[in-house]
Amino acid sequence: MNTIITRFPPSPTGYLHVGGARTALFNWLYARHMKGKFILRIEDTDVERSTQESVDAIFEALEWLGIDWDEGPYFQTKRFDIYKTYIQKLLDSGHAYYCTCSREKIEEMRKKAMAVGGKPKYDGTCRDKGLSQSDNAVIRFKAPLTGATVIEDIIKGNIVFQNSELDDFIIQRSNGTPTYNLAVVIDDITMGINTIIRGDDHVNNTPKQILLFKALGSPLPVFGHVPMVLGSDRSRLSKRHGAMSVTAYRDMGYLPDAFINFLVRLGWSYGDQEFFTREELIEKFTLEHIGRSAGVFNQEKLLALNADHIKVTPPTKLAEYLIPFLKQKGYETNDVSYLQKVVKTLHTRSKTLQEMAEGAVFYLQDKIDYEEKAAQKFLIPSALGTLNLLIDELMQLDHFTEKGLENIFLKIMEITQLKLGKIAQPVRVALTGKTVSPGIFEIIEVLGKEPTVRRLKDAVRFISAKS
RNA sequence: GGUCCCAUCGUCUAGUGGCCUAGGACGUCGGCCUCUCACGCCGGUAACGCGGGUUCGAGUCCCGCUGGGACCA
Repeated sequence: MNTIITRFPPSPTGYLHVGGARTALFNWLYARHMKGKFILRIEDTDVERSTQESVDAIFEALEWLGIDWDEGPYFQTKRFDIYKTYIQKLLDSGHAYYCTCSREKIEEMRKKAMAVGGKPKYDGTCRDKGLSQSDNAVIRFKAPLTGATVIEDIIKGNIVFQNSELDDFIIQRSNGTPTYNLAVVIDDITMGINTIIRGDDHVNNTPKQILLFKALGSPLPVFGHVPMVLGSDRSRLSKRHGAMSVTAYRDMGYLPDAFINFLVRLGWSYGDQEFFTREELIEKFTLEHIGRSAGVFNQEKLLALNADHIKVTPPTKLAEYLIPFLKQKGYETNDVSYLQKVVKTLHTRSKTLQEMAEGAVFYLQDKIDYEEKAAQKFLIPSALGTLNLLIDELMQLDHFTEKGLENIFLKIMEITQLKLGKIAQPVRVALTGKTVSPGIFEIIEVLGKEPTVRRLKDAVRFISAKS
């Protein structure tokens, strides 16, 4: 078996969206699985719409996803010379010809054909004229008139196109630039691409490309057209379906591994397995289990998967991931060893890093902001007794262990004749400002003696001041 | 309009002629656990679009219809 060479060829006309990310991922995974090569190519021939910002955005997204490439990035705009030489070859071998039909004439041709219910295709006026280069001439590919072109698609099976449906498509515009299909084929040939996995919005282009490969005497790559990713209304994904940019998911606090896990399962399966680490994906991903029907991007499942990945990610790693999210909330810290402890109390109750950061805020505050309702309900005079008792007990305790803390609470329960639930809530509010938080013992242990006592005293003062 | 693709629970999917009284996951509903919230655990809900064939037997193969999608205009 030859080395598998795949590619991802985005157009830099916007951010990397979910669908694009998935095709990139499929190509990358397959290359990695087969110990092959993955090439990045920027299809920027549409100068009008291509921007440097988009190029950067694509790099940024791929980097976040952990999709790296072995070759490239190649830029099509820097390869015009190559396209020219191949176009010349096509001209020389009689597979292409100059055409001087005016735009108006073509338009008229189309209308006429449509009127009769026919296909709006070029009628071949210049096909056999043997025209040579001239100012406004385009170059057309001389497509076969009869027969059929078949895509041997590894995902969809054989797809047959009657050549009579195809026309002599343009391969070079009158301004000398190559057209999409031409550039793609030349790139794929010169880059040695032998496996093309792309969205099935490209199937209709494929017969033209196959014809080009054949005309140039190049072996055909393996084609695999993956179904589209659809929005919740089953239509093509677009802005109105919410966040489509890959980096938006990064900013919302998704883990890259969770995101790729989700993406890959949208269209690919491995029996009943839902959860995959990156390594497992590389080990298990093949083209065999890619489905044929389009799938809906389901945010909720992504969220659940993210939660699962958070649960198994080592605390040190999560701590590092968390830093930028905390910073964004105004809490600068690089204390990974502290954050690690914080994270351990939060990782089963956070579905995203964003959520985790929100939950971590109270650990980093010097002065707790009490949520109004929480304070109203729990920071009341009747809580003073337990709060003071707890302060006294904690002051006497040197080592904060879960066991030691538990004993203290048991003791207070006995003295006050209150259930733990009654005691825990005021303490929780005193310590976190909220009614919802990790377990009381965990919090105290992470916070440590001095901060805990200080917060309890603050609460006592707060209650006293109020009443 | 033409060409092409697709069709299993609400969603992602398993299923490659008998193992399917259709499995898993997310969601949802109920319960257990419990210092709050989660986590975890247990249980319920819910699908083979329709119609014809082929076959002893079809979710699985063939045809038609319907529905969805893509591309070209």
